[in-house]
Amino acid sequence: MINRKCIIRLSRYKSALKRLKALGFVKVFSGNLADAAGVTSSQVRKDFSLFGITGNRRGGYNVDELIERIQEILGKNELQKVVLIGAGHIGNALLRYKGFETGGIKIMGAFDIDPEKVRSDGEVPVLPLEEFHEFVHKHSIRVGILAVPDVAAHHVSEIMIGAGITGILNFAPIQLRGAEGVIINNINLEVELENLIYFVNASEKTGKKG
Amino acid sequence: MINRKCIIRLSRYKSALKRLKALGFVKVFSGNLADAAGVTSSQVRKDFSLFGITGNRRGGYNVDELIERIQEILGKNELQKVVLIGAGHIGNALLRYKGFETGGIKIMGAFDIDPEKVRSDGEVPVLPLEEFHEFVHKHSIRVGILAVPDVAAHHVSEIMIGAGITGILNFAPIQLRGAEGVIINNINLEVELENLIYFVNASEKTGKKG
DNA sequence: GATTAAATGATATTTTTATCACAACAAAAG
DNA sequence: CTTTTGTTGTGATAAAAATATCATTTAATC
Repeated sequence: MINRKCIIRLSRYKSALKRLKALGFVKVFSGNLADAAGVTSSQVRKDFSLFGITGNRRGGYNVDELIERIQEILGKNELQKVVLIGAGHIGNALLRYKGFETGGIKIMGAFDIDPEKVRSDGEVPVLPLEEFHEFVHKHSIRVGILAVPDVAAHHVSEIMIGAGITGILNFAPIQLRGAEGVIINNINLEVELENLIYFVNASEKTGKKG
Repeated sequence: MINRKCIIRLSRYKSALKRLKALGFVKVFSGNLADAAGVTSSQVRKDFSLFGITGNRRGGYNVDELIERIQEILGKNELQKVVLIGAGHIGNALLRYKGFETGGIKIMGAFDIDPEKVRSDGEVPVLPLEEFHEFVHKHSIRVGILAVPDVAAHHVSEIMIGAGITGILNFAPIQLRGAEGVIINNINLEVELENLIYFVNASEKTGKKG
């Protein structure tokens, strides 16, 4: 019942709530959240009921409580430690991305096979790949970001899984197959752009939004 | 009937086909493609039927023809020109990302509001934001990548739409609302990681894959 | 050339996901 | 204290998506 799309909506509700809070909202109704997140109010309430989130009949939901509750569900009330393999362009961009830290996610260390990329002077150390296994165990890390070239991706994913990683966010443009008990979330930039281009071309032909 | 998920699968079939071609395959069956793309054979044939792609009964599909046909559908037989706003860390990583060019997508120019980021010595020029409108018109560009900080995202999206962009790939961590006739594809890195973390935590508790 | 085997393509079925509709309830008003 | 108003929470309903089924057709074999 609780699936990926549902959790993604939960994340969106959270963002929307933070914006509403910044605007001074103290309580919200399902309709407000629905508008802010681009769904229906029924959807919001249904999602909440799945997670046992309850509000006050006629009184809506308390913004602070709701944010707290969603963060709790998303596991964001404690710092989520992750690790990164591949300190190339995308890897480096992710290392410097500020959005993670404000969201309670901390990249503890980065790893690369290229000795030239290794450095410990930055905010996050870039270490040689040999130290990966030990590092992951020492910090009890379960989630890793994979940002290596496609040819290395499969091999590196096996290293990650071998070290005890059970969730991989994969930026390499190949579809990694999830081993038993390992969750893989593939982000394929080319596919995303291709997709967009298709619908833009399609709407140019038909003159309407696809 | 033809929706986002369907086009994404089409992209995946294309990647799979290219791999199969590299392995020497001349023809494939729906089952082969299904395995390679991680779906069922029925799904493959269903998708194909939506686009009028036909094969040979008992003979499967010719790999070259199939790739050609899919590329045609995805509009990839001609170079797809795109533009980028925001030459920060993520923007720069995208500029240097090789996967686009091999896939028939070319970032024609990048734009930034910060004069220090402007440079025309690279492979792709980074230009001041003032030149955006003219550039987009000159090159008849319809698709843009948005990689600016969240506070600027909405404003920049309006600049893009004002210049005639009808498809935006948004990396800013806010949910941009699609104006009439404008298609927006949001990639929210934090949401993706959050999602992964949720399912990893959930599977640790229950001991099974979420 | 007839027969057999195997994959397609169309249709039917199942499963999943989202929406609707309304009873239950709490706050506000009278 | 009673009535009205308006929102939640959820079971029922509808829509959409994925999967299974199977007749049809075609390549390969004999």
